[in-house]
Order: sequence, then C-alpha cells, then structure tokens
Amino acid sequence: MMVIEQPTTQQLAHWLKVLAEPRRLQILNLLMAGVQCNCELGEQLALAPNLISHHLSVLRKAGLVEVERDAADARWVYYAINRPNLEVLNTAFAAFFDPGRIQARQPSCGPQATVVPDDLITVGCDS
Amino acid sequence: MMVIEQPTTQQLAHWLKVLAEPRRLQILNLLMAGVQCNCELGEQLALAPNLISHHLSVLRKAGLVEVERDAADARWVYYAINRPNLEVLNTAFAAFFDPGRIQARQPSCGPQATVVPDDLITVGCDS
DNA sequence: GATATAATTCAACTGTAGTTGAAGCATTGT
DNA sequence: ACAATGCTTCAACTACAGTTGAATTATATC
Repeated sequence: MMVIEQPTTQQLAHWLKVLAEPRRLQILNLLMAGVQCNCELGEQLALAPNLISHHLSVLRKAGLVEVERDAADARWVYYAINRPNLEVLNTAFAAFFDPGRIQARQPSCGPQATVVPDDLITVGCDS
Repeated sequence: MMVIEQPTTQQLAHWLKVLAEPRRLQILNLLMAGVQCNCELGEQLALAPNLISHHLSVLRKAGLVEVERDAADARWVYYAINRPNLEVLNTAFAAFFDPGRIQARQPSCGPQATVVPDDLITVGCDS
C-alpha cells in the first residue's frame, strides 16, 4: 500500500482537485460509511458502473482508496479507504487551512508601503 | 461580511472546487502570509493582473476572501482572508476527512452479503 | 466449451473553466 | 481637462476532464 510520507503543497493541490469532483466526494463519503463494492455505490449514486470504476480509479491513483478482490468469488471487487493516507491528508489540510497561520498585512506596496531608505541599502553577495 | 453558518456537503464540495485550482491555492497561501494587493500577488506568482483579479473574485464569491480599498489612495485594493469562514472551513474539513469516521465494511452485496431471511421480512407502512 | 456476471477500458463527444488580449472603470496627479 | 495608475470586465480561444455507449477482460457457473 502506497503511503504518502510528507505531503507537499503540490500533493495537497492534487488531493483537492481529486476531491473537488462532487461524485468522488460522495463515493469517498460512502466508502467511509462502510459501503464498498462497485454495484452498491452505483446503486446509491444512480451512476453507471463504468463511471464508478473511473472515479474509483482516480481516487486509487491519488492514494486515497485501496482495492481488494473477494476471496471466494474474485469477480467482486471491494474498495476501502486508505486510512494512513487519509490521516496524512487530514493533518495536512488542518495545518494548511489553520486560521492561526493568518498574518497581519505587511505593506510592501501601495501608499502605506514600508520603503527601505536608499542609504540603508547595501550592496553585497547575499543577493 | 458574509459568514457561512452551517456548511453543507454541497458547500464543502464547492470550497474544494475553488481551492483545487493551484494558483488560487497559492494566492490563499500568500494572503495568509500577509501579502495582499493585486500587484504584489501578480509579481510573486508571475501572473497577469487580470488573472489575479479573476481568481480573487472566485475566492471572494466563495466567501474565503474579503476586499478593502486603501483609505488614502482608493486605487489600491487590499485583499484579506475571511477569517470566520476559514474557521468554518477548517472545522468542516477536519470533520469530513476525520479517519475516525471510517466504518468497517457492511456487506449488503456479493457472496458475503448478509441477507435478511424471507420469513423475517414484514409488510408494513413504515416503508 | 459456452454463457453469465462484475468490473474495467476505450474512443468519441461535450461542457466547463482557465487563459488571452483588449477595452473599460474608478481614482489620482499635473 | 488630460494623462497615468491600479484594477476589473469582457468576448473569444483553448484545454482538460467527466460523460456516453460499446467493447474487453477476468472470473465463475452450467
């Protein structure tokens, strides 16, 4: 099972994109509630099986969902939440959208800009 | 200032869609860091001012960003995070993607389905 | 081996949304 | 009044991604 260790902002953006599709969000929601095979999902969402398959594939490639075949009858496929990655996602979202991160405006532009006086500008190698 | 009181799953999906655009996510990130006027954002993201304006408008309509004009020179526009709504968003995300919500599979389909025996099915008005 | 079932894959279509480049608006300075 | 600044709006273009409907795969049953 692929586990994302340290999610970058890019990874975060990708997850957001994957989850921004309403049907996929519903699928994830149903998976979390314990529903798990293609036919059930399709029934509950009134969606053709190929579409369910497609969206599940996107969720799987994003590492949010795992797949498993029935031991007795391998025609049946069961999907499940990739818990470790969901934990990473949840933590990453909470950190990124934490209101505590909000900084007061630092005007470096416009009438209220805090301009560095010319005689304080030094020419150096620290770029 | 518009404040979202009780976010629905639909509202959540809409926020996800708005944030799924990489440049918008970057803009939100910069706003949280204290950068706030169109020109600054455009400079840091190497993006044309009309695009910044467009994306900010989307963020504003989603209730994630507030706008204010400079008191001294009204040509300058400052954008800021809508803190109350970000708090709602953060809480809603944390709740929705909480791994603790994950339920064990309840097979109602496939070989392992827990079928209700015929003699236990009652005919009533409780639909 | 032939048929049925559960799911996946494929090519073609379509609609949405980000981009482009130009015009427009509000405000300020000369 | 005129030009400049900062930003917004607009119509046309383009690309990506969800949908559609059919074909394909894999497994199981007769």
